[in-house]
Amino acid sequence: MSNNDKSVVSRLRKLISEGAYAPGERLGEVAVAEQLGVSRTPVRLAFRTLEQEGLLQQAGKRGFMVREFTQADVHCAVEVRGVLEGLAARHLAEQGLPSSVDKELQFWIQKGKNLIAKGYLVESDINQWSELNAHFHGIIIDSIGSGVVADAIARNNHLPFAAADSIIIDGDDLGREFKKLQLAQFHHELIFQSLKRGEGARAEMLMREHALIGLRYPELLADSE
Amino acid sequence: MSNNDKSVVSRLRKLISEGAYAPGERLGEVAVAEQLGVSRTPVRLAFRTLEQEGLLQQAGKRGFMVREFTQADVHCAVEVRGVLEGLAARHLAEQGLPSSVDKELQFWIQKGKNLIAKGYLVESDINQWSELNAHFHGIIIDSIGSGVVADAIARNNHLPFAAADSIIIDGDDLGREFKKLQLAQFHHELIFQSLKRGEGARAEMLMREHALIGLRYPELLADSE
DNA sequence: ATTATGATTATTGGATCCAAAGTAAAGGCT
DNA sequence: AGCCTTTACTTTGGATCCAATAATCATAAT
Repeated sequence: MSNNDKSVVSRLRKLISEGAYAPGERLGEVAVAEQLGVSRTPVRLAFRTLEQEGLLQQAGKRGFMVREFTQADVHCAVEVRGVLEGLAARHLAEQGLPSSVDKELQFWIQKGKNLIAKGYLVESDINQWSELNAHFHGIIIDSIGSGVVADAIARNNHLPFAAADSIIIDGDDLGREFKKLQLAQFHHELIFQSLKRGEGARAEMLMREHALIGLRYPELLADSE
Repeated sequence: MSNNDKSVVSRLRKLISEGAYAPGERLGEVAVAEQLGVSRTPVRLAFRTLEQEGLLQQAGKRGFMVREFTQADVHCAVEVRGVLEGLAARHLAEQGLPSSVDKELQFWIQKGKNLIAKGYLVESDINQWSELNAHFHGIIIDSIGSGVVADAIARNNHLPFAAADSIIIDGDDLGREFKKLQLAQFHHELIFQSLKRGEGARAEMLMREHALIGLRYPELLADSE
C-alpha cells in the first residue's frame, strides 16, 4: 500500500467525516477519481478499505454509498469502545501492571494534572489533551499481549464520532469543556488507581463509564456554571 | 463488488484459515493470481479487504503476509466477542424484548432442546446446532437498532477461531461435544430467561461466560465421562 | 575479508483499455 | 394511455501496460 493509496483513503475518510458527501449519497469511482486527481485504481482500492471500515456501504448491486449514521449508531459506537477498553483495563488489572507501564501512565496523568491545574482552558490545550488522552488509552490497550483488541478498537474508531478524543465537541464553550476535561482527568486517575490495586472489575466499570463522557455528560454539565 | 471479486476474497479467506499458507508467509500478487486463475486486479482488491479483516498484515514496506495468531490472540478474540454480545444482550434486556423477538428466540431454543433431548450426538447434528446457534445469537445482536455492534462482531468473527460456531472443535469425540452443547443450550435458556425478566447485568454476564465455552470448558469436561 | 555502492531484477502501484452488467430512456404494441 | 420491450448509455470489474520502488546480487574499494 503506497503513500498515494494511503493518502486517497485518508483524504476520502476526511471528506466523508467532514460531511462533504451527503449521507446516502452514491459515490461514483470516476467522479471521486477526478475530484482527487488520481485514476480509478487507487479509488477502487480505497472504496474497499472504507467499506470495511464502515464508512461506505454497498449501494444496491452497483458501487458504494456514504453510510448514514443514526443517533443510535453514535450511541452504540461509543458503548462498543467502552466495553472493549473496559476489557483491556480489566486484563491489565488482573495480570498486574508492569513497572514500565506504571511509569508511563503516571507520566501522562501528570501531564493531565498540569493541564487542568491552571483552572481554565485555552484553545491550544485541546490538542495537548488529545495527545495525552491518546497515550493514556493507547498504553492500556496495547498492554494486552495481543493486537486483536487494539484492532477492534481501532476499527471502531474509524467511525468519526466514536474515537476517544471526540470528547471535545465544542471548541467555543471552553468553560463547559474544562469541566468535562476535569472529570475525564479524574476518571484517568481513578482508573490508574484501580489498575494499580488489581481491581479488575472496578477498572473495567470505570473505563466503560469513562467512555460515556462525550455522550451523556453534556446535559448535566450544561447549566451548572 | 462483483461475484468474482467476492469469490476471490472468500476463497482466499478459506485458504488462509485452512492453513494453506504458513503464518508469516509473504503473499505475492502474481503468485496468488495465478493460483486462483484470475488477474492481479481482483487479488489486489481482496488483499485490502483481508488486511482490514485482520487475516493479512503488511509485510514491511512491500506486500502482505499471512498474519500469525498466538494463543493470546485466540483468547482475546473470544473475549471480544463475549463483551460485544454481552453488550447486545444487556441492551435487549434493558429495553425489553418485543414479542416477535421473544417468539423467535423461543423457537430456536426449542430446536436446541429437541437436539439435546435424545441424549447423544450424531454427526449431522453439528450443522443443525451451528444453524440454530447462529440464529439465536444473530437475533440478539440484530435487536439493537444499530448495525454498529453487529458489524464489530462480524469483523471479529472473520478471525477463524473467534466465530460463535467454533464451539465444535472435535467432531470425533462426540461424547464430550455433547456435554458442551448441553451446557451451551442451558446457557441459551438462562440468557433467554434473563432477557425476559429485564435483568440486563445478568444477561450480559451470562453472554460473556457463554462465549468462553469453547475456550475454558474443554479441560473441565475432558475426563469426567 | 568485509563493507559499501552500484546495477539488475522482481514486485508493487497507477493508468488505461475492454468487456460485462445495469440503468434509463425511447419507441412500439396492446 | 399504460406497459412492455428493446436499445443506448453509464458505470463497474478484469486484464494489461508502464513506471516507480524495493530487494538482491555482484563488484570494487578500503
